[in-house]
Amino acid sequence: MAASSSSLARVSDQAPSDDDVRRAMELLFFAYRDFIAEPDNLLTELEFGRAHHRVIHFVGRNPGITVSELLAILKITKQSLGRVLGQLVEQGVVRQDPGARDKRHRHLTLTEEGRALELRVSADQRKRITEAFATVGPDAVAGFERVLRSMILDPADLARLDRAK
Amino acid sequence: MAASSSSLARVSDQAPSDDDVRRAMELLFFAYRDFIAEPDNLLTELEFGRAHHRVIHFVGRNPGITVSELLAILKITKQSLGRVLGQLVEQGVVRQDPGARDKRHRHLTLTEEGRALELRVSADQRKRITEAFATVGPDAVAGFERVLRSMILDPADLARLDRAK
DNA sequence: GCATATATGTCAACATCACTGACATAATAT
DNA sequence: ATATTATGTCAGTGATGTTGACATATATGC
Repeated sequence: MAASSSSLARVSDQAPSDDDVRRAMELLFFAYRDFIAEPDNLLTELEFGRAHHRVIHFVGRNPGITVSELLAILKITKQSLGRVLGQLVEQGVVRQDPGARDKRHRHLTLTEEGRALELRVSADQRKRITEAFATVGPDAVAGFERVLRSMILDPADLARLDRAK
Repeated sequence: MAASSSSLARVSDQAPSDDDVRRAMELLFFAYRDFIAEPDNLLTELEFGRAHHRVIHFVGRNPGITVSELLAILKITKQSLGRVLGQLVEQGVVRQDPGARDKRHRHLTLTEEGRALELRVSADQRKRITEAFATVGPDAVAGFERVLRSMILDPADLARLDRAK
């Protein structure tokens, strides 16, 4: 049975108990905490923080993304983004290019150095996900994805996930 | 088919592509960001923050927990915990009682007011999880749990999840 | 009983990352 | 010509975390 180590999944249409729900909350807390711990440590050594990590990830995933698009993804203020983005540009990790059509836009891409840093920073997370997926098998992975997708509020975020598919 | 909206799950033993792995990372980021957004907003109005939320949750889930046990769960310094815990005690949300066996221990419990606050703060998250679970069905929930469990590093955290089961 | 270890608290200084508010500039749109 | 958009910037603030040092009460081992 697929749910051998699980008690969150109730049979058929039975609703999860209050305890199940709260355990799911803790599950997310522990998993997410551990998921970001390694990159956090690595980046601290490099004088960067978690905010830099997120920018590096999303610029890497969306080469040529504009500042306002990045703000929509991160859902932080431009002042907060401006600080980390400025540091990343200064350190030669991210490059800014004015748009051809609309010169107000700043299109962001990772430099060669930035791509190398991204690989280094994401190595642990990629390894952990790959191993976790291999351990649990494709059916569990499909369930993981369906639950998380149904927890995402903004349809635009789901579209962003699908775009790169 | 269960995996209709999914492409993270590969058939049989095929390894996930680099793109799959990075999409899983984003999935976690978006889902977690949205998951904590509502309690964050609510608590901001009440002059509390995310750290208070976590303390309220884990004290609520583990009545009589000691400070050092709570530190082990949260993996923060006692100075950081001390500040929020002091505020919560001062506001009458958390109660501290010296241990009977070992009087050095401070056993933490939610006051009546604290339990009411916990219910209020967790309402949105419990609703969202309950709905997500209902939407995707028990098999997907089992997969969700298996993946997250396999991403948790500390066996003690897994034991904590199982204890309340 | 004395020495040591444990559980907790506290003071001080600091970094990161978020926020609000206000204003500036350049470019595009109407 | 004016308004809107995309971006940047300055100034101040708050929450959350850190390190380091020290204090206190209690428990434990010899």
